[in-house]
Amino acid sequence: MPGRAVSAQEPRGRHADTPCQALRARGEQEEGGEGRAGEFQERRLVGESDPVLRPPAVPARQGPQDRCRDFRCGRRAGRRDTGFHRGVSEVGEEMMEINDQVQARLAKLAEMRERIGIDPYPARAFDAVSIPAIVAAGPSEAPVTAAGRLRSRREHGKAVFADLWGQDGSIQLYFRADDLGAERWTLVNLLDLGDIVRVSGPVFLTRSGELTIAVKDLALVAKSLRPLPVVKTDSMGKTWDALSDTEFMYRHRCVDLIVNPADRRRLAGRSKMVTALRSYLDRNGFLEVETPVLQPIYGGASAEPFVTRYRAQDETCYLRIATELYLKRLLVGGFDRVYELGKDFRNEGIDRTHSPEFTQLELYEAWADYGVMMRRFEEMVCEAAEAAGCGSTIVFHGMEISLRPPFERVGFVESLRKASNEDLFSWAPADLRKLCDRLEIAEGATDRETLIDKLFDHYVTEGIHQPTFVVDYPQFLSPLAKQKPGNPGITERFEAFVAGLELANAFSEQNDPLFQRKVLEEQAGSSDLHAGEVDEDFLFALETGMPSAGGMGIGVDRLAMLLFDAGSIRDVVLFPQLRRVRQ
RNA sequence: GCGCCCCUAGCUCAACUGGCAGAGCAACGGACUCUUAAUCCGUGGGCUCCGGGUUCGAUUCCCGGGGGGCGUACCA
Repeated sequence: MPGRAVSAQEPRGRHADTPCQALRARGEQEEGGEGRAGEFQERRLVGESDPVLRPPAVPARQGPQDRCRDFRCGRRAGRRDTGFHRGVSEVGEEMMEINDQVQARLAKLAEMRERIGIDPYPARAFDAVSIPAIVAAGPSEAPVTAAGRLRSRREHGKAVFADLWGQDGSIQLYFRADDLGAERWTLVNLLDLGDIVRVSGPVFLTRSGELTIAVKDLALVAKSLRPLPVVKTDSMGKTWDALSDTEFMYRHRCVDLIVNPADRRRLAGRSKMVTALRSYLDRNGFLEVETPVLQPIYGGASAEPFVTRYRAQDETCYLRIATELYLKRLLVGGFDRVYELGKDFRNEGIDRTHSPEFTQLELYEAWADYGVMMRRFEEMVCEAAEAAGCGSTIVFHGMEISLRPPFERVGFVESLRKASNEDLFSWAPADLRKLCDRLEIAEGATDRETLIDKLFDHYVTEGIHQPTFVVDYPQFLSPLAKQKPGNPGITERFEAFVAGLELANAFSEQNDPLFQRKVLEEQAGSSDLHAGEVDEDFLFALETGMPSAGGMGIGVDRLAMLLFDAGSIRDVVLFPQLRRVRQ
């Protein structure tokens, strides 16, 4: 999901990958503001007439400041007469929480504009070398240009050390009053932690051996108005005052990504993992497709859907709970290998392993069966782990787990029989219920299907740590799977478990239209709360003829949890669902 | 949905059995031109999540609400 979604947005014009080259080709160049502190020679962006974009002067709103957007802020964003609530710097301030630190930054912002005459938010493109590349190149007499965010600042009289953080690393900066001239030195003293700057200068080693840019020129790229949490790491590698408020991290992921390198690595790693999954499928002849998210009939899983209303058609529709039924239509249509990687939505509770919108990879392969799916799963997990930088052995919650294929296979019926020491399949539902009562599980359930499933979880899956395929599920748990030849009560289905996480669900797909109709109609007529309407168009497709096929759904978030040793699904999702905070 | 726990300065955390809301970092002012959790001197910063109650007095106890975490339920 993230990989593609981002790349799909790349051709956005002014933020294209190499704006400078594009501009150079067009021969558009502009004199930089010589004599204005903090202005490099710069090229104008396409379509911009005024190099110094000033926001329009909007009159400040009247009335009491009773709005507060910070969820933790109980007090009012009171206006104080500090003398800088004038001119363009005032735009938008009435919406902000103003505390002493924000106030100090606003004052510096105004001073930059009014005293030094620079634009704190210049709309410019420029070439900057990535910080890791500068670090790799080592000391250099020739000046380099770098851009990033200032963290940590160590003042030393008329010299200042600071750390500049870019996407993949950081480097120390050294500002000296003597090197910079009065105006740029003034700018240095107006910089705050969190400001985004561009610097250039030669690279040298300090006495203590730290690679450092001796800044000879600098420009502000964007002024930060909010104080960042200040996280420090000492010489022993111990971290001090790390941001640890999970609510803050989830609600303000941008800040979390800036200050918590582990979260940054985990979330970026997830994207790489997703790219690896796509790469595997693309290489193996699978076609990536997109099927409807808004569906008139939901199906393909047993789950509570989100319900919405399509006004133009005056119809109720549902956010998809699975992509299965549409992807199978494509097998009928003659696409032999298809996959979709995207979000499914289930209107159910949130816990450590469940998210109401989660990323699922579903793939379908004609002429294959669930055995082929097992092999695909093994290969994809290995490649994903490789891409995530995990190697073939990982540690999850303290357990060492080997991802080296082949994964173990255990039969559903035999493993339950063995673990429980009973033939639970011959038990009446009432007896199963009594057993569940004794084990204190499956509260409220009375039907045989749910009870057997819960007992299986209790006896078998909770004990599975190493990657394992549980194979050959009872038919009554698997309405869309094909029966095992010569064993009609059993289906060719597996679920893949690792470290107690259910990662995949796959079957040899049911392609007998009459049998499928019977199962779906029985289900729709049952008391199952989650059974939707019978999807006639899906049955129409099966009646047209679907090749035998293997199909599989993989929980992408959970695979990421496994590879990055995450304690909660929220830790591998960039923006987890949270309640909105009401005043 | 239910149960338990948490919410104090921008961040990380104190505040005994109910007795003047504190520290470090950050901020602000000052000193310091190779520091790196820089250092040194000084200053400001709080509706203690919100609303009620008990009390002479509530960050602390009680009730209600909000948000979060964990567990549980729903999730073939």
